[in-house]
Amino acid sequence: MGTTAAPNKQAPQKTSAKAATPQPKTARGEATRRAILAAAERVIGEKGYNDASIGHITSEAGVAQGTFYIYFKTKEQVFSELVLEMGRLVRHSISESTATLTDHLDIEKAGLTAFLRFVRAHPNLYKIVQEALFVDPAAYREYYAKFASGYRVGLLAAVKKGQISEGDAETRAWALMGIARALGEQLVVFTTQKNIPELGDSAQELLANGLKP
Amino acid sequence: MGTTAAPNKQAPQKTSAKAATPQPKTARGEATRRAILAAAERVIGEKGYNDASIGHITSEAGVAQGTFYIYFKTKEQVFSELVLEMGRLVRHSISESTATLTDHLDIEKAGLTAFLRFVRAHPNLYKIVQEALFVDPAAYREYYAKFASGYRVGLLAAVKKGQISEGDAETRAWALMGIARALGEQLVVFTTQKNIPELGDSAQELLANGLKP
DNA sequence: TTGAAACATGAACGAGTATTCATGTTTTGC
DNA sequence: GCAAAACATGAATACTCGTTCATGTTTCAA
Repeated sequence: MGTTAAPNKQAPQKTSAKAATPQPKTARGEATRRAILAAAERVIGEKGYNDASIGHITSEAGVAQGTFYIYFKTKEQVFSELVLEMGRLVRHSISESTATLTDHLDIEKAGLTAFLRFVRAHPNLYKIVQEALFVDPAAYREYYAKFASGYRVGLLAAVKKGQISEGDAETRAWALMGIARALGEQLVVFTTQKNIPELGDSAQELLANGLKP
Repeated sequence: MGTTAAPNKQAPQKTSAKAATPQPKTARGEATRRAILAAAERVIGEKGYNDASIGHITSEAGVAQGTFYIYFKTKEQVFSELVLEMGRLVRHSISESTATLTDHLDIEKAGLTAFLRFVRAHPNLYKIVQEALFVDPAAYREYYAKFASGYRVGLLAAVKKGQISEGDAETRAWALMGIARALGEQLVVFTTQKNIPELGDSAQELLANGLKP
């Protein structure tokens, strides 16, 4: 949605995340850091933040425990970074699959199905965001605020173009976000066997015409 | 919504919750148990499950640590009970405020606003349900499954009465649930100062007519 | 009144774990 | 080739916290 594709080359990090440990200075360091981050994603995604110990993470990454603290100040920090990265990934995935579309209802449907595909492919990342509400509320809020803002921008533009009716963009944005989230949860938490295109169709139908007979 | 008002007199507990500690046998015992449960609600709601220690809970309840284990087998158990109770409370609150209504769109709006009022009044209970995904997934699923089932029943009935158009009831149910959840979260996690009736109006408008011009 | 059951206490146990640190190894710039 | 910087190690530290238990106190039925 209206979200700009985030630059991946890590410039001095402008969003949240306190004083970060200095970036690795060699290729080896960068590889190790990435390995730890990837391991953290798997382990935290599976066991949850609290049951995922540094020991678990480092052994999954194939490094010693102390190595962790060369790259991350605390356990919380690696988690926060995970949440930020995941946010970037979903938004990127969505904006990619809507980039060429012009009709807002098509955009909405494509965005939703892209989101659902992403969620099905990364069920652990989905759980991670949920847990951020407790571990790093700021990151959690940032995640959804960015999402909501993307929706709002798209809605306002579509109203201006006459593609959709007028209405409270803020509430609509949150409602749309809520629909996507709930359907995604249906897929990965309730492990429904629903197929994504059909879900997209049903949702678009509801979104376009509402419930009225 | 379609959910039956749950009996509050604790019959032998039919839902989840493993082998529970026997119910208290005297008035004193019952009062203590209730005090611990209430303290757990406050403490876990504030600090989250993992940072809420038994010590915190019992001292908030004004009893010794050991007393906790007279009434609850484990820390997890008190949490599970909290989630179940909260589910009962919301559903009851919603079904009460929709009981006299007959038009489905009115019911939907009244249910949503009742939910939002409840959430605003119990922001800590809201957080508790979220955390159940990690602490007691079964309770989490039960919570939302019951909600979804209520929605689905209501939708099917309304279609039969010709009050709303036809459409996939399951997906619609999850979408409606998602909307409610997102708007509730907007209130308590993002602490918007929005007023609830206006949110209800906007949402109903969207739900009734959709986005089409 | 009295004995038994229910309830209450808080100190102690044991297991787990985030973080640090002194010591090695590898890579880099020159 | 070599010093210095960067990276890696894993044992040790310094906790926290869930749970148990031996010992009291209160309540209740008869």
